[in-house]
Amino acid sequence: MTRKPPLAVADPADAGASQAVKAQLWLRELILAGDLPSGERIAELAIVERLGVSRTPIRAALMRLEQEGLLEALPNGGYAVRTFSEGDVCDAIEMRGTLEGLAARLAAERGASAPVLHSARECLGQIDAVLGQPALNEQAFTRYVSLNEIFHNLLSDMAGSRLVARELERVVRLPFASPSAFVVLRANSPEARDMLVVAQDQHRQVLDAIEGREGSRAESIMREHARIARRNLRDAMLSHDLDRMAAVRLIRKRG
Amino acid sequence: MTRKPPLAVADPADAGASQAVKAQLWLRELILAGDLPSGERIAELAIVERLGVSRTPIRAALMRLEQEGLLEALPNGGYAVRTFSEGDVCDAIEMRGTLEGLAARLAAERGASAPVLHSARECLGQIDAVLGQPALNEQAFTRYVSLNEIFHNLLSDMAGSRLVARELERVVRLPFASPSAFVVLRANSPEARDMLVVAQDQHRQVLDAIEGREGSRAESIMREHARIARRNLRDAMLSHDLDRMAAVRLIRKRG
DNA sequence: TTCAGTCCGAATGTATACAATCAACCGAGC
DNA sequence: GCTCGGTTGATTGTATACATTCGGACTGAA
Repeated sequence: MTRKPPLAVADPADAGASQAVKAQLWLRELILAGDLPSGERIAELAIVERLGVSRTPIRAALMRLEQEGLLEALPNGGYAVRTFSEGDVCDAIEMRGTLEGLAARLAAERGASAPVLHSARECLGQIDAVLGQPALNEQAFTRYVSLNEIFHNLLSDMAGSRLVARELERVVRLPFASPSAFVVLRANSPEARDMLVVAQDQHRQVLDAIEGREGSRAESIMREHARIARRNLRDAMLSHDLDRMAAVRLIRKRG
Repeated sequence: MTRKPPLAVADPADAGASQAVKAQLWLRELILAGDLPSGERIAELAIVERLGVSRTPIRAALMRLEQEGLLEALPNGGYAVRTFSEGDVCDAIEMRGTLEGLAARLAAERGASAPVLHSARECLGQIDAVLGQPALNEQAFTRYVSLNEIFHNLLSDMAGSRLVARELERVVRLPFASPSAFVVLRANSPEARDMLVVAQDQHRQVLDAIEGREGSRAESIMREHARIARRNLRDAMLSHDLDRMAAVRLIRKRG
């Protein structure tokens, strides 16, 4: 109803991708933007005329999004946008903390390679630079989010396990489970910078623990680190900041 | 080359399923049986003439199996059977232990419903009955495997989280990560029954911990419980028992 | 008025034809 | 003889036509 992605979405990043991948990206965007009614069945033909590609790549995209957890398969064929309760979001965050804890512990126990450790230290330095200013503007928050994700990815690399990295990638893609979810929402809050300072301290401590081969410590730090996101979620819901976030329509109230 | 599943595989369980689901089951079986060359590209047309269904459901099945982790997508289209190092299997088991630990902790912290707890107790009683005999025949092992999976599923239910249950289901499907992997292999070993006795004690202790709302205890028990599978893997590889297991071809030696 | 049966339409699942891209092989030129 | 380029084959990605099944609405009778 809003626009025709084939014309309006001319994202250069999608250039070389197949129609199926493009459809997957477009649909994910539509779902997270709340442009698809959640709960109701998604008609393939509606998507076809909306995205301008044939049913085959659409079906592939729907299937992948179901595996991702954004859609649920209906009993007699077809898919519906999945809704998430606040409890679901908490569980997703807890699961991310658990898996990131596992990754940190493995990194500590097995030892991380010097180059990755160096990259991580460098990343922390850049975050320090961002947090150096007493007041953070929106650009600073955006940069923090970007660096934060880099650090978390490096942490996943340090574990040295394809399988753990893969599952972690899956869990992070769950709505609002990403390490940087809700960070931008809290940008206006006066304690916003302080929260990032706390998070950054945990980053530094977990890296210390990994270098010192302290597996258990590294694990518990990452678990606690993830709980910052839970606090942010709760605060944001209480202050109704979430209403500004389109994707929040996926969270049904009092599920 | 071996057979034509459309004719040979007349599994009644596949009766009402769609061609895509049937293809997925057949392909999974073929992969785990080592009937598909691992590493090389899988030609769709070869599968088409092997399974007797058209490309569309085949492609759907391949896509799902890639999400499952049994196949890897090749850079220029197509898929190949993924191979797993011994380290990968260890990581998968560790990940299962971690997620089962999370589930047990959540169950303890949040409290499990009485009916599920009752079912779990009943299940443990049935396992006790199986282990009651001093020597276990093959049928006893099969029954243990079945009951063991029921108990682990109940544990997943107790956590009361759709998302955790879903991810756990995924991880358990990774090759050799299932709670009962390698159990049947060790059936001939003289210590086989003793190992099951130890495992069953852990089952009982974790259920006690959950009922007593001891989250941390429940979690660490489940983690240690999963490590039995790692021991079994190691012992089985040392004793070359694995050679009898077709699916083991997926594990490349000294990966 | 209500319930049951049948018919119609719309949606998904399947098969196949077409397009595009990648790789290998052969030949020509340096 | 070696290398580079073109051509051919095969394989995947896409589009569409067909089959099948589910749900709903309408009509008839009790």
